[in-house]
Amino acid sequence: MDFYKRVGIVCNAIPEGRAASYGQIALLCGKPRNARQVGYCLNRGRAGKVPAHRVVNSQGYLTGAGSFEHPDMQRMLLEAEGVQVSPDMRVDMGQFGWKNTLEEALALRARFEREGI
DNA sequence: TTCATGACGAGGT
DNA sequence: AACCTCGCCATGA
Repeated sequence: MDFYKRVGIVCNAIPEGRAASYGQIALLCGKPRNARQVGYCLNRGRAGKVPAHRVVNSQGYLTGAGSFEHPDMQRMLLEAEGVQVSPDMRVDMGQFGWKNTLEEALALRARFEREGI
């Protein structure tokens, strides 16, 4: 299984105006314990072209902000699509978090299977 | 091959 | 709330 390709696909499935956590991405990729690798691959651009600004930690903090061109880039991108970011660089996951439906998860699993990823 | 390093996360104090 | 400690695991030196 190509974990990084999966991360790319999952990230591109995050709806505009929503945020997902590293652990959530890892889970959808079929590797629930690889949250750190999600951060690693986004940092190194190994997931391809993805909306990396929509990925935050489980508490909603923009822990990856420092890895963007400008430290405030992630915040700008999120607010530009309607996601409020508090002064302490945090997103309210209850309000803006991406809620996955079971069929959504199954569809991703099926796709990975079909495409041999 | 061993070792340190994280865009992590859950639990405990 | 603010810390701290562990467990986690793919990299890269």
